[in-house]
Amino acid sequence: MRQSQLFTKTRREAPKDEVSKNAQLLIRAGYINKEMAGVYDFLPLGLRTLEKIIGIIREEMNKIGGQEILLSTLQDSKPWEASGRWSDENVDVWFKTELKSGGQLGLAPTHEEPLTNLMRDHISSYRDLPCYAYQFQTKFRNELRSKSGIMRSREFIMKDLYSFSKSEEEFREFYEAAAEAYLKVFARVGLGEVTYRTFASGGSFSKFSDEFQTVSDAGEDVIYVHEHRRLAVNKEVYKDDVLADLGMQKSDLKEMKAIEVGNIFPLGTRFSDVLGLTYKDENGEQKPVIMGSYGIGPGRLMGTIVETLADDKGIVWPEEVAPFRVHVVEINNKNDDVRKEAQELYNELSQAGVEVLWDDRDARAGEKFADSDLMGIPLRVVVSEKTLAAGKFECVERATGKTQQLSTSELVHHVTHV
RNA sequence: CGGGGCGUCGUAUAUCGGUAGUACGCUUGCUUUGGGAGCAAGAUGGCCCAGUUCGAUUCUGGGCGCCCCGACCA
Repeated sequence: MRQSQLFTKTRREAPKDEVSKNAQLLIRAGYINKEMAGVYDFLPLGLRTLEKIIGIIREEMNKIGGQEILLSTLQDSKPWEASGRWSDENVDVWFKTELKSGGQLGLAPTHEEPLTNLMRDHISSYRDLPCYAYQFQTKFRNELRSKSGIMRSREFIMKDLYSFSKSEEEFREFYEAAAEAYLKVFARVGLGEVTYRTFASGGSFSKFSDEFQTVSDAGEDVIYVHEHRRLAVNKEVYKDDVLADLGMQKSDLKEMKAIEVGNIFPLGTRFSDVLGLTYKDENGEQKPVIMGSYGIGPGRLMGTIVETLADDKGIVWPEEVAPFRVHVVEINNKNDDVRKEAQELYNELSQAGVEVLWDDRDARAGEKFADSDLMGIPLRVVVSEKTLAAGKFECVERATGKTQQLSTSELVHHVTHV
């Protein structure tokens, strides 16, 4: 698309009320808008990136048998009362409201209860299992203190998957498949090198769970990394007996700050028991369904990518999550030849299926380059009097600064065959 | 929830108990065109409510909002 049509503008300075790198850069580059504390809007560039991240997660969830659904945000209190999670003493992040006709409602902070409840209508036999359902859905959590930009907000999109299995073995098999899928997601969004499957507490659900932690100074968690095994242990379970169980020595572990980008939990029969989700096995015996839950916050993941990969000039997107693949930057567009050449290049790339942002604004080179660096599109292609004279475009990789002179056909080949 | 800080054009900042300035952005014109240009002319601001005062953006109280540290984080 033409950058002159993009309604967002870049800013030279970050708003003073944002301290976190992710929010500062995403706001400056026009990806997000802050609505209020802990509540952010996604603007055209930000939505494109968010959708890319969601697309990657969706592909990986589908590969392991996930079926996509969309549950409601508004929640009836009953299933939550059954699980004991309606009361504010047990769950302190509820946003609650009421119907005009009377009766309390809640804005869902998670979806174990409604989905377990719903599954009672669909699961009754061993033939109905296993079953895996997931969604990308907006959660509301009334955090006492939201912080760190889009990393911990009060309204956010979460991918939550729930597994329903016949037995502990069947559950474990899927649990491991989900863990593998998670690692693929983090690798695809460019965080593979710095993200570790991390042994952690299970909170109120179970004894243990697995987190996926991305090493970053902006992180809220402290983990102990076993680099050789590509595993880590959360500080909350960093104890002698746990380490012995995992076969780890303290001397092999390195303490690091990290961002929790995903978390998977064995739920056992915690919810199926209280909500009565059972099935009949081959012998006609009634048994509770074994469950698990699996979460990733695409917005938090987006923030983590910015925190982890940005440099002093701005955002650096990995190809799979960038809002556009190529940033065509024309310089001195009062020159008709430059304008024409840029238009032709834009058409060629677009026809080849390449997503292009074309900076067709009447602005000077310095401003355009600075904006381009800030926005972080992977490949910048400069069109100017210089490149016209040379007969080739100047192509600069955002991440590395590597520069190549390419003709139109070489460029099309370069971005469509990598 | 405990503690600390802050609220001035769109953004970032300065000043002051006596008509609020600068930079960037914006509007108009001319020049300029490979790393956030120059000249000229313009528009735009004191979070809200009270109190003190001849006079409050400034002082006091309350409200609302925002940030940071801690606690919490299914």
